[in-house]
Amino acid sequence: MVTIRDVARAAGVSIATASRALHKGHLVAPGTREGVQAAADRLHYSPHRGARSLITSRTHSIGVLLPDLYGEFFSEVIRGIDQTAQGAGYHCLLSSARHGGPTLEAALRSMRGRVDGLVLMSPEFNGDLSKRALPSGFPVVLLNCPPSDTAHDSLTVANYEGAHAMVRHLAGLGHRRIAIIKGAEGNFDAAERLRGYRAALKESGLAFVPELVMPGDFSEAAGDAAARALLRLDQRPTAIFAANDGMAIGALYALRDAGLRVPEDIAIGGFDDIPMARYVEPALTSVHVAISVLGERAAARLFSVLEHPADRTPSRETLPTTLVVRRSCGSRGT
Amino acid sequence: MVTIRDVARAAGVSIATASRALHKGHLVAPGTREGVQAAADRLHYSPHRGARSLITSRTHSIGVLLPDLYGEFFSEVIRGIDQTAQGAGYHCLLSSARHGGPTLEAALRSMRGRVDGLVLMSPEFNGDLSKRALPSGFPVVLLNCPPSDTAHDSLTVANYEGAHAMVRHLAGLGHRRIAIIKGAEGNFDAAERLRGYRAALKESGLAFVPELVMPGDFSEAAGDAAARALLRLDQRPTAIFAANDGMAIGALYALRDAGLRVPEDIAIGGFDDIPMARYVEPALTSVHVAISVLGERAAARLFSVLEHPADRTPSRETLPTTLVVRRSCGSRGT
DNA sequence: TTGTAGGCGTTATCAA
DNA sequence: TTGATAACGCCTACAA
Repeated sequence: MVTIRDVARAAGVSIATASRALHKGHLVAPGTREGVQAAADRLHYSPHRGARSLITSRTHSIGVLLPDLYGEFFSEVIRGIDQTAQGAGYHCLLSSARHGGPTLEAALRSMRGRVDGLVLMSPEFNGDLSKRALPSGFPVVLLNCPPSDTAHDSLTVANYEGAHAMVRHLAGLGHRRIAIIKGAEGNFDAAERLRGYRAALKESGLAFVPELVMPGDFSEAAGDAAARALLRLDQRPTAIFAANDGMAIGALYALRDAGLRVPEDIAIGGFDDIPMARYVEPALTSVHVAISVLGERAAARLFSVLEHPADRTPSRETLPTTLVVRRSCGSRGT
Repeated sequence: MVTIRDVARAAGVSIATASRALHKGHLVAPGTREGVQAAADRLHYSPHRGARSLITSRTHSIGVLLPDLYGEFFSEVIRGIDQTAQGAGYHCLLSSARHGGPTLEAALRSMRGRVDGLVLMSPEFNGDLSKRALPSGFPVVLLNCPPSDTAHDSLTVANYEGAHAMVRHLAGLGHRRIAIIKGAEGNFDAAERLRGYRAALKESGLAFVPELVMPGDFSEAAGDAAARALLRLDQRPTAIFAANDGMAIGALYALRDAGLRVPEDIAIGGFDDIPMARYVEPALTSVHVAISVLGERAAARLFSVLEHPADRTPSRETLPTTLVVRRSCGSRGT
């Protein structure tokens, strides 16, 4: 491994001079700079970022901690974060904590000294855990986290409003038995979407029917299973609101498999509007979330925290959602 | 930031003793260890990984360099890599080089001293560039790269065989005008899949018809556009082989939009068998690639290189593909 | 069993 | 304009 020492020796200068020559904006004789530059090129020198960060205490990378890595939602979030990070000259150190529990704490520890800040997405309800694990004063942006933690900047999606709009729309189409396939237990987004569902039912003068509430976990398989269970009901629903698109697509699959037509026999709506939503058949009505923008925004906010570490009052931003009507819910959609 | 110095002071021992006490397997008096441990816990100490790696010259993280981050393919690859990495106690430093060109070299430089090795996916044809940019002796595993580089371990998908099987299958169903929507220009996977297409045509006694070869870039939009172009042909194809599922799904969308039925009017086959493939309507016949396994395997191989840095002869492994027949191609499929 | 001291590769602070 | 030299936080001979 070629170090700056080798470069300095090859150029016939001291280490200090070599270091200065390699950075612009320092006082170095033009000739010296050229010589050092040439030596560096010849030796294919590139600085050891770890060593550099030890003294500058800036790593130029951020940690990205996600609950899982499966599916288009996370993939889009990562894409947004990475895009912004790359634009700012940062790298992303990835970590998924799909096992839950102590992993968050462990993941945080293992990132100490490797990242300048953190984008943490953990929609689980154990808010105090994160507070305990998070080094106070460490720049963190929370993504889709319950609002319990007010010590950090956070970003959320308008879950309640989105779900509300979706269910209102379904009710407006005349549906009176509207089922919901819930998101994962203990998940903040899931809880908010359920809350929106209940509120919209009420406003529409519809009763909340427990048997129309199916458990789920955001996976296609869960949507599939939930839809099959709904079909076994004595009184089937005429519309299904799945708490995310993955489950909606799973449900679509199950209904088709059962020989039912969507939306003629049963209408379906999803949430997130993942890229795939418009391509399934029938195209999926969904609550649009600018997923990659969510990632971009989170990264941008983190960088702003990194720039101004002090006297910032933590902000909580909610990304708006919009209802996207397509064919799967039966009204005139694309 | 609490350092080991603080812990040592709090425990009333020297830095060296503190360091030893925090690692197991060192000779430390039981009482001392407890005291240090207690102090560390109390102070919420966690070691600065950057500083540690400076002396151990192991960062316990690997670089993951991908051409892009969009779509389920990359997302699944990342998932596979991360899973294996996490199991081995490693982190993933992510970087996408969607701008091409000098970025690869820059990305590599920026990772120097931050990663122990690299998983590099770059199916573009400029093989010599990577050879120039890659520090010789640096552990690298190549993913889906052209075979030009024999200095590094590499992993590929059986592109040729998969495409071949798909087209043979279509021909076997009686199709005589089989179109292809190609992958990105200058892409190795794309070229191999085209080669498989041509070979299968030949073996099936079918002529290679240039007008049935549409350009593409692996995106849904490209598949959509290509399908529309094919429909404008005087003699339409009766089957379309898209070089990946994203384009196949885009094509599906276009055909539906044009009022055609799949597979009755036109059959469609894709490649990759992304998770979504089975959920579209009609379910997509595709060439199955164990995408996340590809990532897992790449990571595993990299770790094996990290374990045995010397005297390893670079291996080139090809991941097999299998044809998955579903309804979109017209034969009895799921 | 513990402490002292040197060094990993860089950058930053001082004199010269 | 340049060169010693001291950090940064940690680990590890070596000595005590």
